Amino acid sequence: MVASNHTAHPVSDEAAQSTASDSPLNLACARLKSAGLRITQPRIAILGALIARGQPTSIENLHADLKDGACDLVTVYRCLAAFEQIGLVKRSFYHNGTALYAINLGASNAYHVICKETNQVTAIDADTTAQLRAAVESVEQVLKERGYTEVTHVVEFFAVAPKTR
Amino acid sequence: MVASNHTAHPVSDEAAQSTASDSPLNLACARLKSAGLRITQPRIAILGALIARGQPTSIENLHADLKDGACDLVTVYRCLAAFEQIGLVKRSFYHNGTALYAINLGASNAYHVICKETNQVTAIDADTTAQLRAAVESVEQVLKERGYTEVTHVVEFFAVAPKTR
DNA sequence: CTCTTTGCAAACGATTTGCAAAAAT
DNA sequence: ATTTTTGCAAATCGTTTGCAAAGAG
Repeated sequence: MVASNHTAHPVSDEAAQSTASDSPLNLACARLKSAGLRITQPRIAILGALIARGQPTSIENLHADLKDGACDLVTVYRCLAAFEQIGLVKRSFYHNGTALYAINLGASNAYHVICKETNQVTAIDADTTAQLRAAVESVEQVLKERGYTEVTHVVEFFAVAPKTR
Repeated sequence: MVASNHTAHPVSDEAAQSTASDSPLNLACARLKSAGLRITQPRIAILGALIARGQPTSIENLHADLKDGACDLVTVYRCLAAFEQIGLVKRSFYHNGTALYAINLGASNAYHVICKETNQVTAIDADTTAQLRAAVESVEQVLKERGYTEVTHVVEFFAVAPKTR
């Protein structure tokens, strides 16, 4: 799907455009800058696609989201690796091991169910995962106390979604 | 390319231990049988290696554990895929996406931390993960109530392990 | 101007597949 | 005897790397 019909920042609009300086894209760019990474055209495009998607997405799909030859597939790989290193994106996986990336701007990091058949990604509501989130953070805390550093986690639910079958 | 972490595990003496009929290996074979899968030499060897390891292990390492040319690497792939399908093994991943498999005989399924640098797999004690386990099961329950089937999950902690030298 | 980032091509490792022989029931 | 499973070789897929050109600060 090559959706070339979307502008810079689509989603998340409730209080009109207001000050664009705290748009997700700008926040993301600020993170790049403070990490000493350069703000380039490909990176802006990739971040835009990541934000527009708003959920874990494969590199292949992200690349397809970019218009025409906005940037090379290899660049998407390299950028996402760099973004992950500074914590700008969070990585997870399809059931088959293919990497998925989701923007990580602090807020609203939902957990997801991924369909084993179609790879469709669906967010699980916060109420359902509140306890889980707390438990995961608690375990991470314990690990840090035990000397582990750069602690991260992957929590993924896989299932066959209701419609199919 | 990394970590051949051997946690000395004597399992070859199944005959000497009380009733051998409920040894892990026999339980595993029973699962194969009731799933309509044939019990073959390669499968017994792979299950033995899986049980001996007792924790998530890569296919490469499992294959290396088998004596000489006990069976082909491709067979290990195929068997583990079959085992996973009947729930005999549980799959997880290294931080780089490489698949890991652990035997799943119902009891004592610990959660693990995997070192981002060395891929060393370490179990996290049950006390620390009790709450997490409960939360995960609760989420799975909700998903089932919502019509998802064959619900499984992957919960993995990644970190740089404390240096021990 | 200097250092980072990109594109392209080619390398790579992990996993999968086709097919005939071997093994299990 | 019938059906599954295996081994081998080759293919495929996602991902990584080398290097020179292009772009950012």
